[in-house]
Amino acid sequence: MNDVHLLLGVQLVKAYTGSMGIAERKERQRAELREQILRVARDIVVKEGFPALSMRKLADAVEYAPATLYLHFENREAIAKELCVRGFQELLAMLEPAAQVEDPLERLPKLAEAYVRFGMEHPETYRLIFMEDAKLSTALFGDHPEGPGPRSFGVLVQVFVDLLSAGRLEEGTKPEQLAEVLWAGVHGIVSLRLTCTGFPGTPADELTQVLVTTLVKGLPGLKAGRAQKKVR
Amino acid sequence: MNDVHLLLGVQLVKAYTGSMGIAERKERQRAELREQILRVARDIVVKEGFPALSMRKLADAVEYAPATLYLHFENREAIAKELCVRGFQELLAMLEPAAQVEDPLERLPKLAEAYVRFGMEHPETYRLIFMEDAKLSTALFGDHPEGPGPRSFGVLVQVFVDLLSAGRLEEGTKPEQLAEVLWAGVHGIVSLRLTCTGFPGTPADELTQVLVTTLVKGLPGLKAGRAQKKVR
DNA sequence: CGTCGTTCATGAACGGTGTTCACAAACCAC
DNA sequence: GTGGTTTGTGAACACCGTTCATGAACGACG
Repeated sequence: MNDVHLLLGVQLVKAYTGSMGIAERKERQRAELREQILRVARDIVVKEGFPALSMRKLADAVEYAPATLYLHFENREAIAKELCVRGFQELLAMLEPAAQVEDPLERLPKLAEAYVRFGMEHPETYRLIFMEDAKLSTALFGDHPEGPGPRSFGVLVQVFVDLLSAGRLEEGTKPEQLAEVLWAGVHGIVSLRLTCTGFPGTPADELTQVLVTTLVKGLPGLKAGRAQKKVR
Repeated sequence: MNDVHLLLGVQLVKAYTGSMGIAERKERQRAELREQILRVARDIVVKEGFPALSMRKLADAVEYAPATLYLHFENREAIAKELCVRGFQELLAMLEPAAQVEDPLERLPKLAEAYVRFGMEHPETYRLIFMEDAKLSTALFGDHPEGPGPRSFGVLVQVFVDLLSAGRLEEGTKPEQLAEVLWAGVHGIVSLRLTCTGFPGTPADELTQVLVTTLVKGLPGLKAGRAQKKVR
């Protein structure tokens, strides 16, 4: 490789790579600007929320004219979509450690806790991914089946697949359905906390525990007794 | 021109109520216009979603100048807030029949089903209430403690209060926590269906059933056995 | 070295948004 | 009819996302 990332070095390379070196540099600079735009955009979203991300403000922040942004992204939504993908990758990364716990029944609460924690620690990112625009989240699952979306969901499914294949769940149980229920549960917790901020409510982590233990063991000490005379 | 806006019976009333009748009429007309604005706004939201509700479009639809809207509402958000309250009242109304089932264990699935059905049948209204802006949903719970928000939540709490007071739940169980978990579950189901439209997913009503039975009875046929040798 | 063609960046504009405000018209009381 | 209050409005302001012709920089080539 070339020693220095200077213009000089590039032209030396060009001496024997032909015009390829200079094209490389231009490509690298292009990618770098694209990356910078995304970095700044992320900052704005995290700090002020997605609705506050305007093309003009973003252009100002990266010190380019607004029109320049359109040389690197088709439109504002394209930027949002990219931020979504990256946010979802962060979420997946947060799930990963929990996903490696061996016993599925230990793994389950850890996954749930990690999921909720991500939502509470990155509220604006979470909002962007799941609550801002249907087109964004839809793209995460519909576009390519091996993106972070389906992969994260797969992690949840795996819990129940493992339980099932170890003979610890009733046969015929559908792991995907249980995973969906779990997902709905944790998403519900995060999502309600993020929108209905005025609600009294149990702290999110405590609520997550209740959710998981209830899903696993059912209502605590439930007596199935038939309806006696009305008590209300 | 003005005979369009004129209401016939009013002048008769004025004949013996003196100047009070005319003030009444004006007040009524004022309220009527306010109501019409809200009606039209609701139509737009239901048909095209809340982001498509612009003051200019709304003004056009009610055949007034945009500035006129500000004589009846402080701003766009005030309109949204009012639509939220009314939407939530609809939701509460949908819960009401289910809420009157006597046996709490029968009531629970019916409530869940009604909640989810509302979300699926009025997606844009549901979005507006719970997913559009934190300030909106927050206001529903924080502003006045006897609005449809807290009341709806109360209906969910009642299920577990009834179970508890009938001695069918372990003592020390907190009904509010269970209600929150249930709420998070159904909200999660609706909310995921509304945003991640591309997701394969079980139909919402079926998923609701799985959620409820799992919350009540726990994982189907779960064997608590300790982790055997890894199967993965 | 100069010229040419491509790439990159931009200012200005278009049509949209929420909101405000000075002004005018309608209306009722006197 | 006159005055005062209510009701309605057009025009403006400051934003927004997006487009497009114009211009500048730059590498390739003669």
